[in-house]
Amino acid sequence: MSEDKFRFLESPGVREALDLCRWGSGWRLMQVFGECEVWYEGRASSSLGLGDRLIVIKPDGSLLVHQGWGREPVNWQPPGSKHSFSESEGRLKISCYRSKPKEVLEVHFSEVYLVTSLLMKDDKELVLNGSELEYSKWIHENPEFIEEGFQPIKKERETGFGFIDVLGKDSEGRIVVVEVKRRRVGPEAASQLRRYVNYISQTKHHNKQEKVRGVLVAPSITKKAKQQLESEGFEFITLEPQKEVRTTLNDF
Amino acid sequence: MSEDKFRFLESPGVREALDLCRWGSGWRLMQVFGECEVWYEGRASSSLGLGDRLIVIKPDGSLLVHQGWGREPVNWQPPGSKHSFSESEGRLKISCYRSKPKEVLEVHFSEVYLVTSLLMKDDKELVLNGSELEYSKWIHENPEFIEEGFQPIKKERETGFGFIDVLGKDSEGRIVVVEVKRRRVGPEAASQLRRYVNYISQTKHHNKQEKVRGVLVAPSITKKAKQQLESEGFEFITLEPQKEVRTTLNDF
DNA sequence: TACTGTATTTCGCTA
DNA sequence: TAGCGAAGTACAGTA
Repeated sequence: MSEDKFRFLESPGVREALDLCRWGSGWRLMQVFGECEVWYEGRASSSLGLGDRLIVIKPDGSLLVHQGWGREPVNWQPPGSKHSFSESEGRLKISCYRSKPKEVLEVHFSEVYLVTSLLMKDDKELVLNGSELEYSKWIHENPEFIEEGFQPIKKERETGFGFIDVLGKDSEGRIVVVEVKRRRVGPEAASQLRRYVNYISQTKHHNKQEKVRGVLVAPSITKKAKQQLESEGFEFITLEPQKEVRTTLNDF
Repeated sequence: MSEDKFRFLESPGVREALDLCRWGSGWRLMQVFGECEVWYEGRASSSLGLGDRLIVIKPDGSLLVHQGWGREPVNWQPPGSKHSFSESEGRLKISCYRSKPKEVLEVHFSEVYLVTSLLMKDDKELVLNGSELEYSKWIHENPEFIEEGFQPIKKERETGFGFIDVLGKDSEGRIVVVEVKRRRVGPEAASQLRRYVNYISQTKHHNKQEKVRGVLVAPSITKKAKQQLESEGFEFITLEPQKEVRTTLNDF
């Protein structure tokens, strides 16, 4: 009986709307479609004048305020937030609170068109392929892609300073820091590589005489980033994005 | 007649669902709640097994696939995407395509519980306060906050290289690059500051003899970032976050 | 259109 | 819990 997949109210009175919201809140996904104003105060502050919006409240506490455009909610509250439904001057009011950081969001409805309550059964999680981690793993398994004689140093990604995608030695025994990016890279990637190379140069694995090499691997690179990279004496290797990089991540 | 605020279908057949989706698509916000599988292929690739999901398709082409938890959609397609609704083996199928970059998303329903069509009238845009830009403007207007005698260089934020929050001169005429952050900063902020200082050092406004100063302004800073900052010879200034930074952005 | 930097980023992982 | 960096980041602004 209470396990129906959905319930809804068309143009409900405030009392009805409140009842359904309070009944479903915390275990069902609730939606309120109506004309409303929205205020937010916390890490920043914002206000949004009267207009039609779709409010989504998930069982985990997430709250989304969607306008009719854009991928992003115009306002939101992350998972773990607490919300309450109340009547204020004959209008439905939704308040949403979060303690760390302290944030408050309020939605005041001038009109409620539709309230929906959905029961969502879902035990599946997304399987994502082609992430940066997979590219790194692929290079570990195909070190010749970097160059003839390149040898990754096993289990050395974590330096206590940051995560170097691939650390290895070239055929002449020089340390090589490899930074892998899945997408076209800009100047920040060159800076990141420099930080890693500097760190490696100043710490372990270093014969003070020898220069540590830095290699950036990505599908492409912007002009500015290329300049910066070359001025640092680092190298760029093109990685075709369509290259088959489909591996399992379990043992990496 | 066709201007009703909402329409919906409860547990519709594929044909009914298709009709409503095609009717509302492109001008109304469409929602399909049902049990489905989702596949994505594009910048990466992913698959999501059978489960209850809420699909939202906005008039601008955005498509969101929401599970019952999390702020983020588990899958999505950005504004500008094209979508089509079809029947495949007696099931509702939603396809969503984007050309640049080339991305495809498909949703196959094993069951459709509820289809909703919403008409959203909304001409309001969010008014956001307390952004980083406002902090920068505040420093422009209150240069003494940096130090006695500090003078911003008017209209010099844009250097052709990047956007420096505040560029100025100290009482001794040295160039000062100020980077402002609204939140606690980590190492990446120090790196960013270094990039700016390097750039300024190597280009205009520079008396080659003099060192360009770098100042990071933020509510607080992590330990690693502090170390990095000091090793670069840069400075940190604490900006109380509760400081009243409420300015208009019109003439900045 | 491409590039750059911000974000109420969110999210996940690690110390 | 804080710190750190990735993300199919999205988004806005500028050249």
